[in-house]
Amino acid sequence: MRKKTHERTRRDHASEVAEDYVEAIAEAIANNGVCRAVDLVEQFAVTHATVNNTVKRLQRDGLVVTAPYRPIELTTAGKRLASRSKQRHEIVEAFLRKLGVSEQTAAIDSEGIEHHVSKETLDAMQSVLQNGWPSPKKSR
Amino acid sequence: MRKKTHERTRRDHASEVAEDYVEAIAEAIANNGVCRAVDLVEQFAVTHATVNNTVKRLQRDGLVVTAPYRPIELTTAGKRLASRSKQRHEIVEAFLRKLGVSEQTAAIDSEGIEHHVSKETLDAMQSVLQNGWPSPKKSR
DNA sequence: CGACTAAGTTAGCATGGACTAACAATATCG
DNA sequence: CGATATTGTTAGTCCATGCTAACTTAGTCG
Repeated sequence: MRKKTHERTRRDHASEVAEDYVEAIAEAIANNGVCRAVDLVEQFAVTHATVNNTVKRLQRDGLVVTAPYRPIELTTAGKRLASRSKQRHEIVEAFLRKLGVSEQTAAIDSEGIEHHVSKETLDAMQSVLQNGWPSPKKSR
Repeated sequence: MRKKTHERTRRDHASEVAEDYVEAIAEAIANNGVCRAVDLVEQFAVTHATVNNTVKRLQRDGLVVTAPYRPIELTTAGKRLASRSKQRHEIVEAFLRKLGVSEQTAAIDSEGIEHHVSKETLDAMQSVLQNGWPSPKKSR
């Protein structure tokens, strides 16, 4: 928490939600062929109204398209964002598992963490997954 | 991002900000003896007005006390929260460094991550710091 | 077909967190 | 002391995210 690092706060938080949504939409489409608002209602445990609001924002921002009473689809940008998010999520989760964290905790924590890891950190995690822990094995 | 994990979203975000603030307040007090609103303005790169708002909320929530034109002080609860946050922050940051992440990135990422690591994950990180990486050293 | 249910929409509201602009108090210095 | 600079406060605005309540549309089934 050094100086000036918080210009992001607001915009960041918004895009976190966007990422969570597109990720969930992509997942629903993968699982069910389509994504209905109802799927998101379940996923995020919010009301229909809230999903509607959020989806509208996503549409405004060019991540999804949907018409009244039609399923929700991802734009190219939305798909890109979703797959990036998913990948990040998976790396973080697998890393936590490798760290020895329980499956359940890894699932929960990775959700929170995925939005805050930089490319550099992500690469470091991925390298661990591929090549094992970094050099100096302190113990013994 | 499995089901029902997002009841938290809203309340969480608020308490993240609270944690950042009490941490910064504790730091300012440690460094300068007192914490003035101005210190927080700098730290978070927001306006006076925003700091005022936030500090009021913190006061409402029993984390700080302050009177008009007086410095900001932490309540017992505020101090507790600050030290817990600081500790968490330090563990995450040190862990990232040990992972091989640059100082700069570790500083930035740990800010974001610290609010999302569970006790279990934190313990795992701390264990790495103390005892080295977990057992199966894959490589070679 | 018509009734019912499920799904989606709209309107209106609250709260957090941000802003600008204008004002007020305090501190400092000539 | 008084002008100025620093610090703090207040008022009013905006947007994201949530809500409830009331409504409409679509889909299903007897």
